[in-house]
Amino acid sequence: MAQLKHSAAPDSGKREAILDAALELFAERGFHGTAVPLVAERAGVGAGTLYRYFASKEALVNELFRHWKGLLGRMLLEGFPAAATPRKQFHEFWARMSRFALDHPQGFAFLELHHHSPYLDAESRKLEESMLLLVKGFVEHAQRQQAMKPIASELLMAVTWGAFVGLLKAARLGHIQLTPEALATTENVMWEAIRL
Amino acid sequence: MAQLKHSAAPDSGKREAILDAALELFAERGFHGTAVPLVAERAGVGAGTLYRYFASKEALVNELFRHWKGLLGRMLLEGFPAAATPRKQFHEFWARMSRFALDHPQGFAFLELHHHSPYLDAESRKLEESMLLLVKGFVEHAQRQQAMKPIASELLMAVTWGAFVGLLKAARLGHIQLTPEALATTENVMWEAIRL
DNA sequence: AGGTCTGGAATGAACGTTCATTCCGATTTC
DNA sequence: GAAATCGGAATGAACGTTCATTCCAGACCT
Repeated sequence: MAQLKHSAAPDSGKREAILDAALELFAERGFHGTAVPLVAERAGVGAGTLYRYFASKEALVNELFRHWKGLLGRMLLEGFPAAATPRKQFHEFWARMSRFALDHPQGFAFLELHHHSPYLDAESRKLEESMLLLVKGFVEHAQRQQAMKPIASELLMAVTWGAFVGLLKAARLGHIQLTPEALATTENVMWEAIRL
Repeated sequence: MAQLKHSAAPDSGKREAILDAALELFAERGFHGTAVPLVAERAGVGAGTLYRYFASKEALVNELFRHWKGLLGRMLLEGFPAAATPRKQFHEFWARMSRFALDHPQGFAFLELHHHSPYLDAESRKLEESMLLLVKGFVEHAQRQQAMKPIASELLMAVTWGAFVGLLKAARLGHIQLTPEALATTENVMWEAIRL
């Protein structure tokens, strides 16, 4: 045992509750559109308590960003079939993105909304940069195998990522339904776009 | 001359200056992130003057939205070759979007950022809806001519629009340069995606 | 064991600041 | 000179943040 800490009741899920509440509100109303006391209220804690866990509103949004960007990164890269054909890799990429967006719609919306915001700090930006570089590696590998169009990889990535985001946005607005068929169809559509 | 309005000191471009300043700031920092007195200062007018031209901050953002959405709509539709082949129509669409985005980068960023925001009023939303319906008409026309993939038109529109937005975002972040070649290349890429 | 003490965790009222908006004397226009 | 506009100080509400206080789970007594 030897537990000699004489603390009253550390945490008990409050930190998580604050992060959850902040995710919902930031994703819905944006950073500046969300008042800190509202986050605290939705998390079921006092306004002051929030500042026991996060140094500032900015620190909160950065921690949230890193949490979700990290999860997305791990979901994309963990066990990614590095040796598969480019077509199979693209399928895997699209499927994993879809899984993330379906499982965590607010996480996805939050990441998209806060992408490159001025209040993100250097570490948050570095995370983003490193993920982009990894994807770029796969794209250029596919190009060397003559499986993807030999145009600037940044162009292919921008168009593909944009298409996926557009899909999710349309779903959020109710213009389409995010069925497995819709996701499979658009996967094929975008493969046709970038394949050689 | 012949100005017969019975006002003592008419405008002199202040209204325009306010709209220009608001466009810059809203596009860069968002609605909630932009303070009204800052808009006034950048416009070179007093804070009170702004309220002589716009009833509120919300009224200002809505007017701005309608102004730019309207211009985009006119640029897309005026003299659009309704009888041309779908491929030619797609080229025209992509070219006109590009022209708008290159000529008015802040207008484009503003529209994208404030797309379906809670502070947009019913009239602003109706403008958006009506433009979507028009594009939908062209897509379904192309599908009936067996020139585009026979999948839900909303899916094709979401993916195409998303790709274009992704392109512009990548350019804004410095990942790519928006050269005529890049725009032509991506036009072809996205046509491959949606063509039958 | 039961009672008391203790110290970090939690709180929400209160603070200084910043916001959107208003007001009014100065200025401009005809 | 009358009328209307203009600008920026003034205003009250709302913001992010702090802090004096309360709370309570264990430590320490007896």
